[in-house]
Amino acid sequence: MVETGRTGGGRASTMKDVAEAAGVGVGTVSRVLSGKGQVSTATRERVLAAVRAMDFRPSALGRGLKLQRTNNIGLIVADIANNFYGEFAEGVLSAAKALGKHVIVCASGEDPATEREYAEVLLQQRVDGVIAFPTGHNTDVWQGARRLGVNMVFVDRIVESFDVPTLMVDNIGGSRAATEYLLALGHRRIGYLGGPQALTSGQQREEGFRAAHHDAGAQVHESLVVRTRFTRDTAYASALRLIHGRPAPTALFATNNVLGEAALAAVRDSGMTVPDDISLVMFDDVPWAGLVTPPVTVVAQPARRMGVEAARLVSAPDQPAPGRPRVLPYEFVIRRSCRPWHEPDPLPGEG
Amino acid sequence: MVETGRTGGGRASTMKDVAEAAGVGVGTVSRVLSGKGQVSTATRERVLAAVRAMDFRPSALGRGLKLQRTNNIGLIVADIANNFYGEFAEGVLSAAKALGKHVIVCASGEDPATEREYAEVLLQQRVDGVIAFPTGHNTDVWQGARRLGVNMVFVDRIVESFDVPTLMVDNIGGSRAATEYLLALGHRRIGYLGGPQALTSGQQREEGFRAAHHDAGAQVHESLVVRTRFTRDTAYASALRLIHGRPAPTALFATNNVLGEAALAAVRDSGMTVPDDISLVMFDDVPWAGLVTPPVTVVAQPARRMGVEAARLVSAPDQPAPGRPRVLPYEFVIRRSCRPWHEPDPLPGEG
DNA sequence: ATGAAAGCGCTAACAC
DNA sequence: GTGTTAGCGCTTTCAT
Repeated sequence: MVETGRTGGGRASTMKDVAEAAGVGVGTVSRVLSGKGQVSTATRERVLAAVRAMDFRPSALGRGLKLQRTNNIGLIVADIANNFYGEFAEGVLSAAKALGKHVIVCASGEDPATEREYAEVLLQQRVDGVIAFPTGHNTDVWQGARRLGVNMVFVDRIVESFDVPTLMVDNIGGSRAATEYLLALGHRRIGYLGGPQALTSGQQREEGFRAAHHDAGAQVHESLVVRTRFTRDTAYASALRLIHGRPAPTALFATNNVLGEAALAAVRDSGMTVPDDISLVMFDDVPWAGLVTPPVTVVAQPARRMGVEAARLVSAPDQPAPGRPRVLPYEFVIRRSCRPWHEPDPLPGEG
Repeated sequence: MVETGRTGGGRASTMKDVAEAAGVGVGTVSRVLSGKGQVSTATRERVLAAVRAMDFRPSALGRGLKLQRTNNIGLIVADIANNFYGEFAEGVLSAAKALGKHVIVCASGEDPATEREYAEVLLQQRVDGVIAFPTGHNTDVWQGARRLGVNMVFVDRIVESFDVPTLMVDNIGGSRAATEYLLALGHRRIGYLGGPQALTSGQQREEGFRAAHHDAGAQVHESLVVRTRFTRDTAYASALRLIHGRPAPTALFATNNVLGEAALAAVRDSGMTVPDDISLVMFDDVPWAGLVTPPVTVVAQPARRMGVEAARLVSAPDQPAPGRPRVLPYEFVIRRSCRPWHEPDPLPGEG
């Protein structure tokens, strides 16, 4: 006979139930389960038996309420479907598991209002800590969180007005390496496709781009510096604009994988070829970077490792004083999306 | 007496605090915040003012304990860094937000022991529901969860022994469409690179593959049917084996994006070209599918929509009786990874 | 309209 | 060793 699927809601058994079944007090059950305190072997056996028999699972709610600690942490990323955040989240999840923590994941879409909403939710959930890629707004809520003793770790962006342990890759270095590479190849009209300047990572990547030019005695063409939002459509439109800008860029530097994807698509749709017509370098070593033709040269961020690190940091009993952000190394992966460029004869470009 | 300033120890204000500050009872505060019951405008104002002043955020713990409902749901995917699960999770997150639910995300890595561990955790967290891509094991825990009134939704796999609302794409149809396409192109030695047969989706995709052959009066070459785990290394090895199998396949059907990636890499590393030497079709319309050269023909799953659907299902006050799984439509996206095949020599056909 | 009080399930301090 | 008990923060009667 098949048992009916309809179950309005059986009640979870409680410690009291177990205690009664085992003929002991609730305190004893608690002691057995937590392993703290002394319990005679005989009673322990009886309690354990009852626990198994009743399929007892201690309530994290009761426990959390009493202990004022939940072992839950919040994670706020921009877009969990983006491979970078996916890898990062993977790292967080796996480190959290090892630490006995559980992760409430939220996607802000880079929207401050959404971020605020999630911050409130996480605070109500009384998470022990939160890892966030902050939008830069809502500092009041984050301030409050901090004051309440919620451990926080910011990733990728520095929020000015107050100190929170922050984690990022060497954005300046990575950006500089990519730009120097292009410069060394002879490129002098490099298009910069970047994200919103409000984000620290964006600022730093632009800084590296400019620093490399400066050091090489090269000039940044301001008309080739484009900043855009991370949505596919706007990124694509910006990439198109950049490609057909003046002076015509001979290389493109996209500062993340969404932008890189847009750049690649825009180049192709314009009937051009990488790297023959235009060279391409981007941030983020996503799976497709090595799969497309030609494979794309990238500044790889240790996404997964960043996640692991963030989870550890946020779980550290004594969060380190913030001060300067913890910087992780990038890796510059040279593939085949760039080629040397020599200015053709003093003929004007296509006119 | 009241100590402030020490970061790391702030105490969240409680309803009692608010009540005292506003000179009312806790019950009144609760009524104001929940909007149920009658409260005079004057008191409401006073309470609200106190709430703002104290930066009060009601504890989800106390609330959950009392209400026996948390508004939290658990999500167990195999690998959050895999774009398919990432898109799915995005859908879950966004639907959950609209429903006022929060999501605890877990990655099982397809490992039954890990799945079990996470199931226990979620049950202890007293989640209202869980969405899972079940491994097929641990039915006892899931049974128990169901009995406790935890809403459940399984995705992609049917777990035999008991009924749970299940969501999947039309695996058989998708697989059949892909195979028929290849068959219509003239291919008669199609390599099948599939996942573990323990998973329903795997079985169904294989079923569609075979059904298409059967209907076309074509023969499945058993030596070209390879099942492998979803890890990069094993997938790659299997793909290599398949490509160099006998009879030599003229086309490859990979049943998910990891397998497809492995297949593509293996083909290239073998010095062959898609589609000239070998045609390729795969499940999952990941970003790179349209970006590589040639762009890959795929059976697209509505990943995000599946996530949305799953979140709605798991939050439905009256979960629908399971019965047959809810099947979502696939989309067959033809790109340029396949070309017609004509046997060079007159081989015995199938009439 | 509002205050008082009883728990929800758990831990820890305190008795014995 | 083990039972008892006082909350943790909240919602919800039940009085008033």
